[in-house]
Amino acid sequence: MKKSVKPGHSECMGMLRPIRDALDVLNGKWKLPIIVALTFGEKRFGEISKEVHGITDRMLSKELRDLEINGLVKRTVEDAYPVKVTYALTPHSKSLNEVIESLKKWGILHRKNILQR
Amino acid sequence: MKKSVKPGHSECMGMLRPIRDALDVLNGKWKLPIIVALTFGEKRFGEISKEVHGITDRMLSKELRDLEINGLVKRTVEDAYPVKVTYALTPHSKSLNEVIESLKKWGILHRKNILQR
DNA sequence: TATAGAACTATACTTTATGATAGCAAAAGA
DNA sequence: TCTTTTGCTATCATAAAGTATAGTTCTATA
Repeated sequence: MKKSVKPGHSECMGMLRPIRDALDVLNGKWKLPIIVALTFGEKRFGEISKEVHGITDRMLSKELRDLEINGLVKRTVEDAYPVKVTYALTPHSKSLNEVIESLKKWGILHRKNILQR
Repeated sequence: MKKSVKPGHSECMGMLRPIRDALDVLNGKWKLPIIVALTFGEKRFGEISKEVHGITDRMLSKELRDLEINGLVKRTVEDAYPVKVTYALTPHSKSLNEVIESLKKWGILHRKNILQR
């Protein structure tokens, strides 16, 4: 009769809190895709809109605002003919690289895994 | 006048699809936390409930079902007094380690980053 | 027989998230 | 002046996520 090892709160807490913190900011259908789109360089509203297929103006606008508030995106207005607004990643959002890479890898793996059934 | 490098669809597609695939399965407030709770070994319904603070029975039940359907959790019924049901990670969900680790790291970083303002 | 613990399920909501559609401001240029 | 382009915002509608609370089933045991 072996006693299995099942750590309680204390042990998980160290993981759970940061993960929730991260999810609070990144959760949703669009935030990560938007960040990915900006990975290859700053882009304008319309460009992101085309890149992130399926997103509506309303959502894009809202998500960009959220991301800006959280310091993940920097918004710059250039006062030219048709107003030019560009969005770029911040150093902080660049630190998401590892998250994005691992998520991408896993996404590929998961698709394979599902097709095999 | 330099021409900035702004790849279009083609270049992002390789990243965006897998990331969406991953998000489709992992999105939401509870899935990752539940998986984390199971990282330290199989657990029973009630144990997960205590570990993942704040989740209701209904949500936990639903999320576990979703995770099972997606092959991320294995449910085992032991026919004992008070029925004993245990949930455990599958090899597939274990491949999420890297995602979880990087998310955790980033969560910590993000919290620091915010407090500094 | 009554009770208790484990794991859910049922019902009824409330709150967010996401969508669809239309409209607005500013300013160059026809 | 009218049109066009860009980057939004407003409004309304629906779907999905999440919450609260109570009830059900099964069976060992008091």
